[in-house]
Amino acid sequence: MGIAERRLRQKEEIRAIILDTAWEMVKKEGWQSLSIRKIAEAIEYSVPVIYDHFENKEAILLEFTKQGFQLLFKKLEKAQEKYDDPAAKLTAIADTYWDFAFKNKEYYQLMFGLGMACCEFEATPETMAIRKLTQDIINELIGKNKVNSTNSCLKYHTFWSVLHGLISIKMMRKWDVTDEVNKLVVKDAISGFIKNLQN
Amino acid sequence: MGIAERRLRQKEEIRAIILDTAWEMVKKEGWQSLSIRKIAEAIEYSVPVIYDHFENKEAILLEFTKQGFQLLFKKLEKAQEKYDDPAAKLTAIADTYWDFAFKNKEYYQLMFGLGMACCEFEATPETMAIRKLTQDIINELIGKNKVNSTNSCLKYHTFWSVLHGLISIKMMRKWDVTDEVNKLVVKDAISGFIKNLQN
DNA sequence: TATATTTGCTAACAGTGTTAGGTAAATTCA
DNA sequence: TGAATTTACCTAACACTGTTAGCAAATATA
Repeated sequence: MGIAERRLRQKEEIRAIILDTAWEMVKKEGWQSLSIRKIAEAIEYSVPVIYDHFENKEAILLEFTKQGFQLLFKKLEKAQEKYDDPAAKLTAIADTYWDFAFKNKEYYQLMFGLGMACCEFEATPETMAIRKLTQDIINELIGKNKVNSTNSCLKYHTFWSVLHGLISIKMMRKWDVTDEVNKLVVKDAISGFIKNLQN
Repeated sequence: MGIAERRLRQKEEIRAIILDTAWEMVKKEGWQSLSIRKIAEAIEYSVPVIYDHFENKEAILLEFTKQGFQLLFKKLEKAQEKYDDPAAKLTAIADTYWDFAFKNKEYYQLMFGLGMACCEFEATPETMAIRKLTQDIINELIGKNKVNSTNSCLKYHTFWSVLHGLISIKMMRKWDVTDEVNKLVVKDAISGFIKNLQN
């Protein structure tokens, strides 16, 4: 009997509509302002209907996280296929990853838990003090003959990003390696960075 | 007349109590569950009193952000002072930065907007697919004679962290450089990483 | 002492996620 | 077909958020 099938299909349909609608709202107004009630109103159903399809709000977000990683994987796979040389492959992956992040900010922010309440941080006296301290040291390492503002700024950003990247990934996940390995990763990354500055 | 002064002092005091109490709550239960009402209850004042000291909740968070950056700066400055060699200085800064992040998770998360709603992400099929794709390429670059699981895992994490660090810093700030410079930073960082793999 | 100011409260508004309980329609079974 | 059962859906509530208007009491000033 096709009745059960039709019901399943209809249920699937509403689920898809919920996701589509939610996604549109996120693109328009960001994750912070996505609410179950607004979704319900947009799809012209009452609130509890949404709970027939998702256990809670987090389940909806999780669905998008999964979508995000799937999309990213597809793009990375395709990008890398075009090359034979592993160095070229890796560069292509990096490029594609970067593009994905900025062309799909909504996905990326969700996937990596970016964008808490308060902080779209600006240049305050506090952050500038840290920047100056670090940048002066990096300039010394680059060497007086090769220092220029572009280069210096670039290397500072790289240094900081390596550190912050390592930390934020470590901080946001459970399934992780030991503290010793983590420390090794930093040491390795930073020593590599310093070597690269000097050549 | 000292009355006005005493009043100012008392006002300052309540402000400090609000911050202290809020900080304790955050250490116990994280940022997500910090609320104005809970603070009010804890300090045994009514809710609107808090608004006499802070414009809104975000202002409280901003205060902590500032504190965080000040503390971080102090630690970095001290750490770097112990060395003369700039390479040693920079290493000390990286080490100290790392320690700060994990000994003061609450600060760090707030300072860099980490920890949105849903994601303490785990190893899903989607993320593992990406990991395998990337790690295989990195292994090739390391060279068959030098590959081992520690090394491979380490380099994978470094690669990903560099990328994610660059992206997440770029994504969370307004006062930023042009897209071209950003792309330069990635290219530079990744080519440095690759060079480092091969030597 | 009378007036003005500050202080702190209650109570509300508007929003959030989530769920209990009831009704009416659709489907199944006798 | 008619009764029983399941399903779909909604209203209304609960327990929370941040924020603010308006009022009463304590304090300081004239």
